[in-house]
Amino acid sequence: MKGLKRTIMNGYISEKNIGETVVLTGWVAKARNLGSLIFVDLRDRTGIVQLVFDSTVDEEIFKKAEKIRNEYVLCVKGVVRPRGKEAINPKMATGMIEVCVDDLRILSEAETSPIHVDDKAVTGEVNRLKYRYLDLRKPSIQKNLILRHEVARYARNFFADNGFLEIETPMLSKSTPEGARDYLVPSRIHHGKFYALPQSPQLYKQLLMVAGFDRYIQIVKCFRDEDLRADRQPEFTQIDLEMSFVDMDDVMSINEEFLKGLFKKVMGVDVETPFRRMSYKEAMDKYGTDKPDTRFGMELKDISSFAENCSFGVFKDTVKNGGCVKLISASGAGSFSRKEIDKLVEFVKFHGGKGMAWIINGENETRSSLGKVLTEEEIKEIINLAESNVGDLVCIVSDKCDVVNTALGALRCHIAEKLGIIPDKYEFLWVTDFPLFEYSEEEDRYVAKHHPFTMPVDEDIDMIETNPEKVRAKAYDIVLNGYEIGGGSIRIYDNALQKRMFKALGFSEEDAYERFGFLLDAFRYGTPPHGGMAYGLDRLVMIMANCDNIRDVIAFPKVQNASCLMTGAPGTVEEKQLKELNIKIVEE
RNA sequence: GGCCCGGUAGUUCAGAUGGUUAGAACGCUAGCCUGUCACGCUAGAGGCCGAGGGUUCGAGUCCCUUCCGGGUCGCCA
Repeated sequence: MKGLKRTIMNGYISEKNIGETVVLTGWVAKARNLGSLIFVDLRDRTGIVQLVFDSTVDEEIFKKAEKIRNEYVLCVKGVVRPRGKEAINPKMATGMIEVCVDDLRILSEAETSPIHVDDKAVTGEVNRLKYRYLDLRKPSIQKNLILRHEVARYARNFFADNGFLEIETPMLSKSTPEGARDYLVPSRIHHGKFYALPQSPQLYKQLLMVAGFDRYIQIVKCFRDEDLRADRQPEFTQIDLEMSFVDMDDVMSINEEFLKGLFKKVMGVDVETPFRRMSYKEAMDKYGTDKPDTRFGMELKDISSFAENCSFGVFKDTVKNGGCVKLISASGAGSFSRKEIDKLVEFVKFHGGKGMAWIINGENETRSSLGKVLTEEEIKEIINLAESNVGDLVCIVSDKCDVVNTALGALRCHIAEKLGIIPDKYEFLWVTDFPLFEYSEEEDRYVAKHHPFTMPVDEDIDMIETNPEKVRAKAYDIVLNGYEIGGGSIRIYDNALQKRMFKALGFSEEDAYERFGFLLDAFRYGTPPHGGMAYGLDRLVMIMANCDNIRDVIAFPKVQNASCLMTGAPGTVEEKQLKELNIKIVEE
């Protein structure tokens, strides 16, 4: 840097350094020119420090400093000195001191930035992502990525300390049926054949168990070609692990220890272990989702058996046709205005419901959208069933059960947020007893709810052929504040059982061998019982960083249509490249 | 694929019922200013109102199409 070497980073300077000559580098966050005195806020990833250029101290350097603009890259030499009493800035971490510059090197000039590099400035998503390298200069985003680094580092250390080996698995893999849509990579050497990028290293890690590595961990990119969401990207990172000679409790307890330690170390937060456990059924019944936010109550209540016999035709018919009627009682929401309630109705419609009935359990009177279709006694009965208190708003949705659950589950969180009753804490929850299978209307067959290698609960095994929807899986999801941050299962390690599983999923023996022959073969040569899980690192960090969008914890994320605004990916390729791959683009 | 929201100076936004020359703040440029830290003051530059078509004497505003971005349902073993 033209003869100077950095001696300290900006955020690390404190009163302890007073009197020292330091060499600093960084970007200009802000320059304030007062005429014959210039202040420059110099930023690097550790923080911001104020530089002072004084025309009476060195006119030549001052002249040079007048040229300084935002985002210039500087290297300066100067003396750390205390600020005068009046000049102390309590809002700044380094606000007690400043650096009086006696040597200035402008290492790089900068054009006017298309985004304002400042956490206080609001920037549109498009520009943030198009100029991601500038957005990433913001302290808040840097903080998120540093947090992400700390989480990954803790995970590596923790699992290594517990006997897990970090082993890499291939990115160029084989497409398998079931699950998400694959990202495909055409093979140049094998015409007409494709690699698939891994949706997860699932089979490889099981084979590592067969190989005897006993415990495996990998922090690894996974790819799923599905539509994006606020908490979903097409490429994302898993903390992936697998253990031999274990059952569910072994996997769950070491992961509780991991999460407890992680939150203590990285966040300074104590979390209680063991975590609460809840069956899938209970989660769906009471919260309408398999990833409930249990930090507050307002649970769903099923009033279908009341509704079936009430005087309101819509309710009656819904239940008769196999649907259900459920409600939540929102304490304190009885004071909502008509307009606010109408908004809740819109919210329910937005989430798939046809509508929402409501009852205000007021102090003096009860008002309800059902006043004309139900008797007073019936409305009272609903209030009773809801265990509603005076001042509550009872919200009722009737529809097909999954629609009711989706809509009321979302409404429950929406109202809680509106009422501000969600405590600021971290509440972990295991969701267990998932069904092994799920019926797919689209494919007209059963599909694996988790994946086809999941072990059924022992006593349910014999229902695989006879009563598949009753079979429970040895699977578990770890849920944090309403987000699924990870999940896993105990795996099938018996060849015969794995074959039964494939058969139940509708694969012919040939299909199964074509797709998973290597796994079935491997199981013939001595397989330890094994199981594991995988965390969505991005989602976990998102929650820890208190963000509501996964893009804020990923350095270079993609937008909703899976493209990258910065690089322009995906892009076209040369005709020559296509020819080598024997690929022709068909115009639509 | 469905539904909802948005696209106006470099940036973030305002532009009722269609009506002169499209505004503000920040940023930018120039000048003044020795204790600022959202520095202050003065002056100035800066616009294909996402694109295309239509209605109209007249469109940023109304209609249609399309592109882009966000949220969500489907989808995500």
